[in-house]
Amino acid sequence: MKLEEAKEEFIQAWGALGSSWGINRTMSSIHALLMANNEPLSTEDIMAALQISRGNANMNTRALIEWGLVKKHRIAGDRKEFFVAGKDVWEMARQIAKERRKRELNPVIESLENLKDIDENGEEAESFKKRINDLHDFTSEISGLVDKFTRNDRNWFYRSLLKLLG
Amino acid sequence: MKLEEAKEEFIQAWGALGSSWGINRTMSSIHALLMANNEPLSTEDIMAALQISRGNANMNTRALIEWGLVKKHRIAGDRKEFFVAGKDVWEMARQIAKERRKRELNPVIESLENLKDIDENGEEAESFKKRINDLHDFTSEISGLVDKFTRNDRNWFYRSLLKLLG
DNA sequence: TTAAACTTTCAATAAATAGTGAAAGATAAA
DNA sequence: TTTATCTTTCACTATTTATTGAAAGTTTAA
Repeated sequence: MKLEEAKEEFIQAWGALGSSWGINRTMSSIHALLMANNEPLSTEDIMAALQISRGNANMNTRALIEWGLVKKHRIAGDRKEFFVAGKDVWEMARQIAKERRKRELNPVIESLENLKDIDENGEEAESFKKRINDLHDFTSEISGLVDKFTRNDRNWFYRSLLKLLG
Repeated sequence: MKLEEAKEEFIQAWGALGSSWGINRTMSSIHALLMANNEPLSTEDIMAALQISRGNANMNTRALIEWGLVKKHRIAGDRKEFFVAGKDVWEMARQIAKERRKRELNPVIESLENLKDIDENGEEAESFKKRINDLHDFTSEISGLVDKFTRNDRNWFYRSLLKLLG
């Protein structure tokens, strides 16, 4: 297989993975494009490679920077901004986990906390309360675990995991 | 807070969580509705509770059954089908992990395997190969870990995890 | 300063996804 | 069988989400 062909297929596959994870296709395609290229790319490079508009390229590079997956890179003597993807797979996984915890896990935990104070006492209410409690305990433990993972705190990660899995 | 109010908020929150995970809002709302109710509900109950059409209710209950999150339930003397959500949070997590591994992780691993045979040798090609390799190793390890988790095989899960985290 | 080079914003538009409901397909009691 | 009850399908419509591109905003070299 040729390198260029492989790059295209990689961009394709990574884009598809992203969209099944609630990340838009362009964002993960840009990420893949930058991972596939060692040299920093400019907005124009990205526009040309993925055939997308300036606005779209701009929005999604900025989203990638917010997620901590991509960094801006200045090249001496050039006024353009260039972009590079982080190279370490583990670091990438940590950033993604961190961001998703913040955006998705935390809000649901908050919701579940609110739902805890139900002032009814029938059998149905009690069983609902129990389920909410189970879910809350579970999501909180997972959240804690993810937090330790993102901090790369192995010692506490293990302790937390052992506690969680019993 | 009243029980009915809490149920509604729960359905809301769970639906939102689902949609940020690439699961459609209705599917996760139905799941939440069934979790919030101990008694089996019929398609008509679901239609009424969530104000959705028969077709939609049918498609999404079937999706939930495919995911292993909901089971059909027959009530003696009634020809309708009823639905109940599993009650164990861990079991639920395992089913979700299992399904997502199959749908998302496996295809990307396959893709990465295909990309391994690049017959070019420049510096750029080598660095691309390395990244693909790193990603492949990482995703494969994660996949194996998830597999052990879904099989509830704690012993192997720990070994696998320790190996992965070094 | 000023003006060229670049980045960002956002209203309009396009594309993708989800939902509807009526009709066709099953199933099982009579 | 036949028929009433329930389930599934699918072409159409509605809703949501992503993308465009031109205009406004910002930065920096001269």
